[in-house]
Amino acid sequence: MASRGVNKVILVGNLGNDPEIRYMPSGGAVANITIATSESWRDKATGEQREKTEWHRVALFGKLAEVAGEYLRKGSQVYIEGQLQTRKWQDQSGQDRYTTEVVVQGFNGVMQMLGGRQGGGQGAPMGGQQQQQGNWGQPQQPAAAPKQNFAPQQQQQAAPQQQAPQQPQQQYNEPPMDFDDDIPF
Amino acid sequence: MASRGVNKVILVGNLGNDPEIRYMPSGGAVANITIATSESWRDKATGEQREKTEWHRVALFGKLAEVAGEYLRKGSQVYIEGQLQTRKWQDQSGQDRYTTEVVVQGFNGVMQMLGGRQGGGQGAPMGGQQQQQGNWGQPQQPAAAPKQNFAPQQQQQAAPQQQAPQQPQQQYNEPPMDFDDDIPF
Amino acid sequence: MASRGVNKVILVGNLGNDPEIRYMPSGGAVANITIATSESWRDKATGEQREKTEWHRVALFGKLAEVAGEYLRKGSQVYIEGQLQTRKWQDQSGQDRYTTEVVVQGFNGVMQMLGGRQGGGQGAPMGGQQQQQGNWGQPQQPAAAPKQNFAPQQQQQAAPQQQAPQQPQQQYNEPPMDFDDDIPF
Amino acid sequence: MASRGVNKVILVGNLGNDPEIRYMPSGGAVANITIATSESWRDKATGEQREKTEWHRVALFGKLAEVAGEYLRKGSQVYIEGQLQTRKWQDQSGQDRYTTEVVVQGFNGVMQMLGGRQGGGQGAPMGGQQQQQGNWGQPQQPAAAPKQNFAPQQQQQAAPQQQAPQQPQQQYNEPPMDFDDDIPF
DNA sequence: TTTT
DNA sequence: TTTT
Repeated sequence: MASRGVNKVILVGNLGNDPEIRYMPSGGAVANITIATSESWRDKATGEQREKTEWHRVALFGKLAEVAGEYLRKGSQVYIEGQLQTRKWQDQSGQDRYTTEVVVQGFNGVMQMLGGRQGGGQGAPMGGQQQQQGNWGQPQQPAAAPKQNFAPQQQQQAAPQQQAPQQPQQQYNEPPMDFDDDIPF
Repeated sequence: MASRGVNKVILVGNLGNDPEIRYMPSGGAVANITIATSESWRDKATGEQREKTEWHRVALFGKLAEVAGEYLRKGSQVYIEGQLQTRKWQDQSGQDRYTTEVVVQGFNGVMQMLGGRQGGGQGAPMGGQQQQQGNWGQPQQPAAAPKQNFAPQQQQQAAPQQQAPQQPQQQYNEPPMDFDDDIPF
Repeated sequence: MASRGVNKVILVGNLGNDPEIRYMPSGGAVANITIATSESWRDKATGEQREKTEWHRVALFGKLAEVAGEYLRKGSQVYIEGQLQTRKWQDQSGQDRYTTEVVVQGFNGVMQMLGGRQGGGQGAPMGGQQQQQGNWGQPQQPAAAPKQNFAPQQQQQAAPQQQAPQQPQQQYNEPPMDFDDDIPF
Repeated sequence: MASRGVNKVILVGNLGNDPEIRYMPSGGAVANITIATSESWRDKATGEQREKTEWHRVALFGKLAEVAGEYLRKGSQVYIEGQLQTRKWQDQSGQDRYTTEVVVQGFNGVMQMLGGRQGGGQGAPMGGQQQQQGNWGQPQQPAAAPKQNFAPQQQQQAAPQQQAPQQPQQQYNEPPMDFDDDIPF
């Protein structure tokens, strides 16, 4: 609750994919999203326009995770305020690996959908579309397998994630998920 | 120069070690520091006070790197404003690895020393002490081997880091360095 | 150029009106916009939903002012990063008054249009519409009287605003503009 | 509780005076402080070094106000995170006036003392000194007239400030206070 | 004055 | 993978 120092990340960018929603044993939701930010500049040497995209791994917890799961979609533009967190995990060979994420949680976390009518009131169901005005989806049913448990696979240390809510960060142990492509983490 | 989105990190914390300064082939300085931020809370289950420290890897470039090298020391408190950047490297076994850092560079980067008279005027030499009022050192000579070259080891692709200054991020290739203590990366 | 301390404001909100563009004697552009942010909550006493809107006075300078004048319109959603600045002026009775603004200028200033295709490429002229997809206008001609001079009225102290560009803030002297309604400043 | 938009201010600077603490009818504490941030640059025309100081009016509420009253002193360096708020009041002649402040309150508000051991543990009493290592005072008794009531003067509209805690901003009515020196408001 |  |  108290903190020594400041650990704050602010992002505005677009989702590279639909959010992935999971539920912790406690029932709390976790949403994982990836957000792109980019910079462009003119290369002084070649004179050509160049662009570099940075991909950010973001984890939202609790109510914000649910909102993300319901309203955000691939391409959605979003404002995120969270904190940096590096978590340790073991790869297949048992070697320590570290993954840094932006954790959006509790009172310090902010998630604001940008750029459109706020998913509000217009009633019309989404019908499978992927993108729409303001570029987020309609409220979505938790879909597929709701409340599926968080499944720590090779690491069997259940206790630690049974964390009481007063912890500053509800941690979770899992290897970084599989991504189907060359996302650099 | 132009950017699409916002990628901003703000940290206030203390250095876990003295800065490590290097120089790129271009002569530009790079300072690597690690900054601790922490949170404490009362564990509702056990009733005891708990604390969690997060370590942040920060890379400063150019003038700010020089200032960091001269004035910051282990324990120094600092305000940092930079951006998140994940860079790819290969470990000993040739496997891809990713490291996320806070890059402080150019016009968007800010580094402010906190907690003391600003390295200014009081004249008295430091005499080897590690920490002092305001907890940063006196201006330090680049020491040891100044202007030592940045040494990309297994990767021999010099050209890319010959980047013109107009690039948003001067990149550099190196495995994460060794730390002599329990900083988890 | 150097700074002691941090002075940063971050806003995401919608414009209450079209930007007002002026030009300083130097030819530099200044755009004044007002941005709304709001909070809503359930009143515990009455049980009803309540909302409070905060209006922010923002001044953009230079290139960002030009971009604002061209692309932003009443209702546009925008991300702003600037600094707080309070300037002193005299009201009709000669009494000192102070107005606080968010100044967006130079390398520390950021303005990002949110929520739509970035004014780019689709070619179709705007045809007098006030709002469109993504809610900003097409590039607009400086309209009316371009390059009209900044006209300090009752205060005739031209020299101070002849400021060299290396000043951290190009100041300008003018009474707060007339607003046609109850904007609270 | 919910918010549309982002309204965030981040300051790092030094207090121009000791905090002024008051108590609202509800018993909640309010601390008013002024924080200086400054920028310096070399005047290109004259070649001389110049400096400009910006003064920020900050109001802290609740627990943070109490901490501010106990530990902060004139000269203390502090990190502040709050939101911009402009409040209306009437001057002696009944004219509407507006004052913009940085409000630090609730879950979004942050106040971090910088630059010293955190009031903790070193035991040695302060002995009336005003400033010390790390530049903040020892815990201070609320002094003088604790729990003195907030005194709305010309405005007698008690009810509105009887606000339930779920309101985003506990407002208070008062003219800006007198400062004994050259702080420009 | 915006927006939802 | 996004977006312009």
